[in-house]
Amino acid sequence: MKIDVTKHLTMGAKRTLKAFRVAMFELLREKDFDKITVNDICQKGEYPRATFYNYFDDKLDLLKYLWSYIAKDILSQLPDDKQNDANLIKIFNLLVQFFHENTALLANIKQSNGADSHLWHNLAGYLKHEANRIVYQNCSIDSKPSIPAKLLSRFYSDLIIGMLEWCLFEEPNIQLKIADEYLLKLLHNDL
Amino acid sequence: MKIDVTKHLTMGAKRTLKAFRVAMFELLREKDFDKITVNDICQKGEYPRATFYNYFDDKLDLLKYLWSYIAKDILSQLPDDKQNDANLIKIFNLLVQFFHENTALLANIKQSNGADSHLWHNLAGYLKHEANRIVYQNCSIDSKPSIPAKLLSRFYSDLIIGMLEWCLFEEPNIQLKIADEYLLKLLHNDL
DNA sequence: AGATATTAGCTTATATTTAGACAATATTTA
DNA sequence: TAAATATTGTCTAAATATAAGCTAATATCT
Repeated sequence: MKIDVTKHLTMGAKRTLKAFRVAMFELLREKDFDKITVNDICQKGEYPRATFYNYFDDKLDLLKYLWSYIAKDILSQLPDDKQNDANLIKIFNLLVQFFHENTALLANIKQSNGADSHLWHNLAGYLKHEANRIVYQNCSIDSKPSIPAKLLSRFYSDLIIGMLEWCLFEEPNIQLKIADEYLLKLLHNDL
Repeated sequence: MKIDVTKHLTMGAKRTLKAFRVAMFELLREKDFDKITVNDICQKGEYPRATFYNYFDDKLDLLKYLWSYIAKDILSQLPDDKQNDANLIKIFNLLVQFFHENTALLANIKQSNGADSHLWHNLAGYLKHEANRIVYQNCSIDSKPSIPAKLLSRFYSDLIIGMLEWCLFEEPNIQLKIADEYLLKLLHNDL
């Protein structure tokens, strides 16, 4: 990334980022990441190439930005009240819902999974990072001294993303209710 | 208008015009034209006020641009083959269809009609102009020497817009098939 | 294999957009 | 009605976008 998206951005910069984000998101429904060219992105986003390179090093750079944005965006729907099991389930369900709503994207990601599975692992990394951040924020409130909070939140987010991966790739037709039950059992070591 | 939209426009200019056009179009579904502020437009379009004034004198200026764009856009769906009655009907039907698909806009226009009816007359003017342009283009091909082509095309476009106005304001529940029949009768002086 | 076309990055001078402040009106509220 | 608030339209220097065009790498075709 050629700019720092955490700093204050002008309206124009936000607009431009959004346009490229949306363009990439739409293109990922339509074709393989490898088949997407910078020209495709610019055409879809209605920006010239020069502008693309003002913001991103290359299309992979944009992809990473998109993943991190999506991760934040999905989980921003969480109420930021105190931590409990219900919230972990909520995080899991938000993630499941996202892929349920974006089946074309998921299909594309799955397909690319054959080669080196870089699309999924890339995205999953950002999802896990964001989930971890949110779990940790809430975790630290009701800090249980028996386990370091960082370790605990990492355990939780790993569990959530693992569960997500299993649902999406191994049991795509599983009922969400059942999945929630499994997740709760794993959380409570109730096997 | 501060710029000439008939000249070549940069990608950015096209993007900006589109954003303001869409913003105004959406706002006209939501509230009265008189209640729409430049700030509303800028917020919806995600552009700063300064940019708005780079393009338009004021919101009425934008409205006129929107009407002319819509008029062109609706009628651009016409096949540009030779003129006949079917094409006149087609023009009429495209216009009816547009308002059928944009009932909120129409309701808003109708409501403003109480005061000084400036919204409808403004829009109708642009629709008539564009219809006339298209009819004339095709008219001149099978030129009938008994009547000047310009007069004839003006007669046709006046008839179409008059018919449209009657359908929208006087008989909003009329069947399109019936309206088409009326139009044909008027065309053929078959009364 | 060799010809042709597309793409990736990058550069630069020019054009456009931007935030924020401003005074002048208009509108709302008390 | 008077004061508070919102809106308009303009202005600037700084930030950004832009077209055009370049080379090298890669893909596609014959």
